[in-house]
Amino acid sequence: MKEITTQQQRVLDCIQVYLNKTGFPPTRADICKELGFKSPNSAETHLRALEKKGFISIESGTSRGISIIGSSSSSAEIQDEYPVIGLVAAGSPTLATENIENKINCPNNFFDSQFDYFLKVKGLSMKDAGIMEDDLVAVKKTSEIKNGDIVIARIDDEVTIKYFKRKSEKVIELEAANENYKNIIIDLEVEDFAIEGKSVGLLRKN
Amino acid sequence: MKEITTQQQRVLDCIQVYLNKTGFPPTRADICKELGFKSPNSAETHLRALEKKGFISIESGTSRGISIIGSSSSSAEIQDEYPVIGLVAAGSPTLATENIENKINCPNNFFDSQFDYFLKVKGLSMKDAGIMEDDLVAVKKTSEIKNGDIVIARIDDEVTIKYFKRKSEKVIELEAANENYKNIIIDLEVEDFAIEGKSVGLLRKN
DNA sequence: TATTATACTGTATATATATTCAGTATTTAT
DNA sequence: ATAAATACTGAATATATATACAGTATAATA
Repeated sequence: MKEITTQQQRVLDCIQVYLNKTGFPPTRADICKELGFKSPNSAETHLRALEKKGFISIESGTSRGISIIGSSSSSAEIQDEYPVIGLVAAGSPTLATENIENKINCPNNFFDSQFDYFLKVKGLSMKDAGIMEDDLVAVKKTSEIKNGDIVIARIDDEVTIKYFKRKSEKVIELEAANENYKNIIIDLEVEDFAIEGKSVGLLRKN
Repeated sequence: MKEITTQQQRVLDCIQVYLNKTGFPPTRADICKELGFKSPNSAETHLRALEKKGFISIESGTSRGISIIGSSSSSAEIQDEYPVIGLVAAGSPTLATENIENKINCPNNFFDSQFDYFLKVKGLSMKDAGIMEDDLVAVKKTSEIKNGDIVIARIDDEVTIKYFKRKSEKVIELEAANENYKNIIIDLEVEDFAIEGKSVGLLRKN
């Protein structure tokens, strides 16, 4: 990244301020108005210089097609909005609006693996795994499960969070992490069973 | 904020995705292209509906003059870098470079209260409180402590995480959440004791 | 039952906007 | 000493874009 001149810095700042204020980039005319230039070409040449030096990128033929390079939105770390879904006694934890309790912003690389939503835990069946009531489990929608993974599973209409253990080709055991809870044995030939996803992390607000 | 329809949600998502990708909002035509509409008026009417319902604002007569209301850029949500400090057997968890294991980016309003650093937990003394080995406890540096708070306390050179319980004017009990650990009784007149901070949240990566 | 909201296609157009060309002047490298 | 970069004004223009108008159709509401 080459050196930036005072005027070019003013133009760059102007773009950032305009973006913060309006939510979209300025036109050449907007920059002129803001900085007191009398010709749109003044802004144009500064923009081209900033582009050449790698501070911004300009989408050709596109109105307001300016984006600041290395700005938070364009950097590798992306801030995303994740829904918080209540673990309802019956019914799948779908991403439908009616199941979304609220939303949480966090970086999409926050946990070691990508994830799809937060599940708000009810009950203490995974207490010994350090998962308490109202904890938010980061759930990745996947069916790639290993023994010992903490899975979100659905049996008929009941959704539950348990340790996964494959007993045989057709039998799975869902293991609670609490001596007061019974393990669940599932015969895949008999029961309506599905893996909704697995836990890749946990968040607790207290 | 009124109800949003499925199609309006798709348009809203489309705007957000376009913004993330390009750094500036889409035109009516861009939205059509993205969602398969054949008339710019399809996008227009959805935009007007979204505006009426308060999801976006539209700057009249302005190209790409769309901004999402309550979006991260316009809101006060700031992304910050927080150090992860190892809970060392001896010595205070200071913010000195040598104690910082790594850093984590997260919004500064991520937990219900502001916090200063993440403490990486060693041992299982707070197991029954759902705090496991290697969990990251969000610590707020404060001495405003209520009974029942989870505190990071220092006794002589030993740092520990426990429940706080004031027994009398000069006596404090630090309570473990694990039957295998003994509680600690502290006589403030005798012992070198300090509160480093309290837990305001927890983060687990697995 | 009439009305409003939703959900589109299709055409047209005023204008918002990028961008080029023609100049002038100063400063900085080669 | 000459070229290149910076820093502008001023005018012209092709086109990108918002937006209105004319329809069609379905579902929800009063």
